[in-house]
Amino acid sequence: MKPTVHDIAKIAGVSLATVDRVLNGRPGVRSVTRGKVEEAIASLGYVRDLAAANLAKSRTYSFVFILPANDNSFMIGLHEEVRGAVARSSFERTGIRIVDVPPFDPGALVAALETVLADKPAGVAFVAIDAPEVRAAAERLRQAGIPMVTLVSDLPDSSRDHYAGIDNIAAGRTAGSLMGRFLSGPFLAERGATVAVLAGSMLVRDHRERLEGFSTVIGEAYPNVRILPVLEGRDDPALSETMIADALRRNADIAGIYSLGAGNRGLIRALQNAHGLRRPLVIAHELTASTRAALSDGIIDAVLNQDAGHEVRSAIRVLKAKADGLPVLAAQERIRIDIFLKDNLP
Amino acid sequence: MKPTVHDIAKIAGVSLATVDRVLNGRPGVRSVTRGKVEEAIASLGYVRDLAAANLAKSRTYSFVFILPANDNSFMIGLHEEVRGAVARSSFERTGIRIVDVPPFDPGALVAALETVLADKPAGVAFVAIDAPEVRAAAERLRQAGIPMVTLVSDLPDSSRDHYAGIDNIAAGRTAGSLMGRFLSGPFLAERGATVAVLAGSMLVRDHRERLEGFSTVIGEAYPNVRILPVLEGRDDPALSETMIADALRRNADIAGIYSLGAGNRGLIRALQNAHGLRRPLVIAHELTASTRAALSDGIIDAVLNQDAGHEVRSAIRVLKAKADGLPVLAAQERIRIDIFLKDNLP
DNA sequence: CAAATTTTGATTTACGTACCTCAGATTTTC
DNA sequence: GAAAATCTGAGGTACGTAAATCAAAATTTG
Repeated sequence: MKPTVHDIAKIAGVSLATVDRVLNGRPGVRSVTRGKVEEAIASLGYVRDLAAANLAKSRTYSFVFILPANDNSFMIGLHEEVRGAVARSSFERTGIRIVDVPPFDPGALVAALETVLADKPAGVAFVAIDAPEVRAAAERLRQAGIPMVTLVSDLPDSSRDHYAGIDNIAAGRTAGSLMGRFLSGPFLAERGATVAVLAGSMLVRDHRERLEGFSTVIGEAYPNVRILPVLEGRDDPALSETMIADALRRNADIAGIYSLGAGNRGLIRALQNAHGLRRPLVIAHELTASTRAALSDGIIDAVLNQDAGHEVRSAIRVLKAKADGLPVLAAQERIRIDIFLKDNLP
Repeated sequence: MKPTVHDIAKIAGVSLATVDRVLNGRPGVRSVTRGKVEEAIASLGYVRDLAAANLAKSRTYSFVFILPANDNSFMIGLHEEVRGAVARSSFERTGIRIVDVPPFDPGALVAALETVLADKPAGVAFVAIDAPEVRAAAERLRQAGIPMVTLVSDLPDSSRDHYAGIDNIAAGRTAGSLMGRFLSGPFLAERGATVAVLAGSMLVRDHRERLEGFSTVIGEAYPNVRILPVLEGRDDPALSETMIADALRRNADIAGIYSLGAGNRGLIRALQNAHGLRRPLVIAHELTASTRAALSDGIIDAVLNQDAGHEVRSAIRVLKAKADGLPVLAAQERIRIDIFLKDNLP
């Protein structure tokens, strides 16, 4: 049988109240007595029954998710996943609140973090913007002892407890490697190949990192591949469509396109309308309805994906663990870079 | 506030005891009264607090994992993951027992299932062998109301509740697609290419399915690729090494190797010793210490992987849900086909 | 040394559910 | 209409922990 607080009290020769004081760090225990109790705890290998403790406290973990009110499919999907978690929250003793902020706006994010700080939740998850003022706001949350998880986009060298998202440098490298290998046949051997890169914005850290990884691999392993100057489509379908259509018109020899941001609907439209040209090899990010269709139609060749559902569930697990001071299972919380070809679509 | 049994009793105008009888399906309630209670439950949207219920029952979920005592890295890793779950089990109100059976032995598996049936656990997970007698044994477990999850290898059209493993046909297709694309450059265009397939045994369902998927894609999309007769290495490193070495010696034009089973240490040794030949393109399954090293050394080009940790945790979650009659989150329990290149190694 | 303070013990209630007993009410059976 | 069977209510205890109260003991302070 698992040892209980009663067993500790018996072994340590103290009362239940004293055991409780030690266990919950309450004052009023001499250090000698505290020592005896801690010894008993150690010798019995006691671990507090969290379910019973939460029941007694009638505790619910109150978490806040701060999400950018972006309208691309990925962010919409992320929202949905969080709402799904909200729906399940009554079963899981969690109370999750969603706070929407305007996208790409450090000031708004900081303001949201400050508001959140005021009502002291048991944990906060947010899609970070890599800016000093955000880092400072995060530090204030840490000071207040509020566990923090960054979601999708990280805030490195900050006081966040955990990052629930993919390694974007590795994602870029993977894209580069696939691009290089897939191109090796039809183009490279003869005369080299030209590749276009479509990003959302070079101000966003994940996009910068993906480009960095991509360029590194191409530079190291596929020197015959030339990367055109990055097109910044601001994750906007219409703008992206124009830019890609233009690029294809001007550079008839584009052999590959790496779309490392969102707004892929525009990219797909541009590709569908580019008649008469040899279809370029396309690698994009995030499996959405449109990229999925394009993948099975052969318009896109590979999609790198991060599973928003996994990210949200992982963030919640981690916040819970941090709130309880428990360790996290690193392997379970690692967010994979999913690679989808038309052959392994889920 | 979440409604409790007390609220139901008040609304339905009955006593707590009666509510309890209805909730737990105990006898001694007239159908009229039962109706009133059920109505109250529905109108309040009551959901039983599982944590409190389990506490009151001082319940622990007793699960049994039946695992083949195979000595390849993947199975060893699977064992370790289950042992990890055993270590965590005291926190999770689970009691997990591991039963080892000889590999590839339907009789032994059936015997193990029968033994398990005798002590009526709350759930069973096992690595299935696709044989009629196993299917029959599974049916007996289902009759006894014991939830069942197949692990890694499925038992389709049987009474198992869930399969915690990858779609092996899709895995084979993915391998075929990668093989076709990766080969397209250096070989295909000119004169076609020859590909060798190394399997464990064609008697095992997952191996058959992987081959099926692989062959289909190659046949459909890469008609210039010729697949040599399958080599069956029985997942044995030594045997696999000999077979691959022989094949390479006899067919100097082997451009690719798909290793769809275990025993990859032998394959890697054979490749390392094949001096003077053009290195074939190699796609293998399962990320282990040796395939990992080979991947980063460039001996293997891609590894398809199933995450044993995820499979084990998923099996436990599903068994728990089934034991409680709760729904499972399909998206969370889908086991991905991980694709690793040297660029996205975790 | 008395008073004030700190430490400790004993006991109780609570969380939400399960499960038990016993008595009283209602219905069914003969 | 009495006996038997079935249904229902009231109340309690338990699970393991949290948290509170109050009194007694030990220690420190003046």
